[in-house]
Amino acid sequence: MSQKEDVCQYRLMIARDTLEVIQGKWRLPIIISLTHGNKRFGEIQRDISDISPKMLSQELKALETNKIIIRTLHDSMPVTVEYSLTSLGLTMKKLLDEILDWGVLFRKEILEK
Amino acid sequence: MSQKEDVCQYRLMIARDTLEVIQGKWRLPIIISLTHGNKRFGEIQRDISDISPKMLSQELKALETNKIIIRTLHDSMPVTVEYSLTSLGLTMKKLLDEILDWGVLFRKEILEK
DNA sequence: GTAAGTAGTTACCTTTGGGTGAGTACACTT
DNA sequence: AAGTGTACTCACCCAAAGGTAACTACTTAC
Repeated sequence: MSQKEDVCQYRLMIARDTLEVIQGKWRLPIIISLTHGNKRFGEIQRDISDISPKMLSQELKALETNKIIIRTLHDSMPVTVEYSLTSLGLTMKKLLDEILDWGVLFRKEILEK
Repeated sequence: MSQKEDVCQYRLMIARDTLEVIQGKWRLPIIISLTHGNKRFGEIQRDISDISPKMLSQELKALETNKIIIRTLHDSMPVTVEYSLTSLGLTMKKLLDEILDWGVLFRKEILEK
C-alpha cells in the first residue's frame, strides 16, 4: 500500500474515534450549551427546548463516561446537580468553533439560496 | 431573554445545520476519503472497507444533494463515475482537520490510558 | 395538604439507520 | 459464450436511536 493510502486509512480511523464521541442528535448541542457556562439539568433542558429528560439524562451519562463533562452534586437545600466541561471537554472548543463557522457558511451558501 | 442566552440559542441552531450534513456513520469518512483526491465508486468502497454499496450509494446522493460533492460521469469505454468535492465541500477542510486533531488528542487522553 | 420545583427513571412504542444478499445492466476480455 | 469489472439497485430484516407519557423521591412554599 502506498504511503498516501496509509495516511488516508489513518485519518479514517481517527475520524471514527471522534465520531463515537459526538455522534447523535444531542451530544454536540449539550456540549455547546455547557460552553456557555456550567449548567444544571433543568437549565440545559431549557436551552435545548425539544430534548426529553430521558435523552438528556442518557446523553449526559455517555458524555461523562467519555470524560467530556463532569457531574457535581451540591448538597444545598434543594439538592442541585451541576454539569461542567472537563479539561478534555474544553479541548473541543476549536472543533466546536469550526462546526459553528461552517454551519454559518453552509446556511449562507445553501439554505439562503 | 439575555443577550448571552440569545448567543447560545443561535449557536445551537447553527450546530443543527452542520449536524444535518455530517450526521451518520459514513458521511465524514466519505468526505475524508475524497479529500485525498477524486475517487471512483469502487475506490471509495476500498478506502472504507466495511461500507456496503447500498450505503455508499445512498450517502453519496445525500452529499450531492447538499452540494458537498459532485458526481461526474466519464463516457470512457467502461463507463466510470468520478466523485469530487465541490468548492463548498472544500470549505470543510478546517472542520475535518479539527475533527482529526481532536481524535488524536482523545485517543491519547482516553483510549491509551 | 396541595402545589411547584429539583433531577431524574421507567415502560412502551415508532422511526430510522444500517446490514445482508442477491440481482441488474453495460462493456471488455478470452 | 463465459467470465470479469464497473456502478450500482432492490427487497428484506434487525437493532439502535429517539419520542411519549407517566411516575418517583425529595424539599420548600402557600
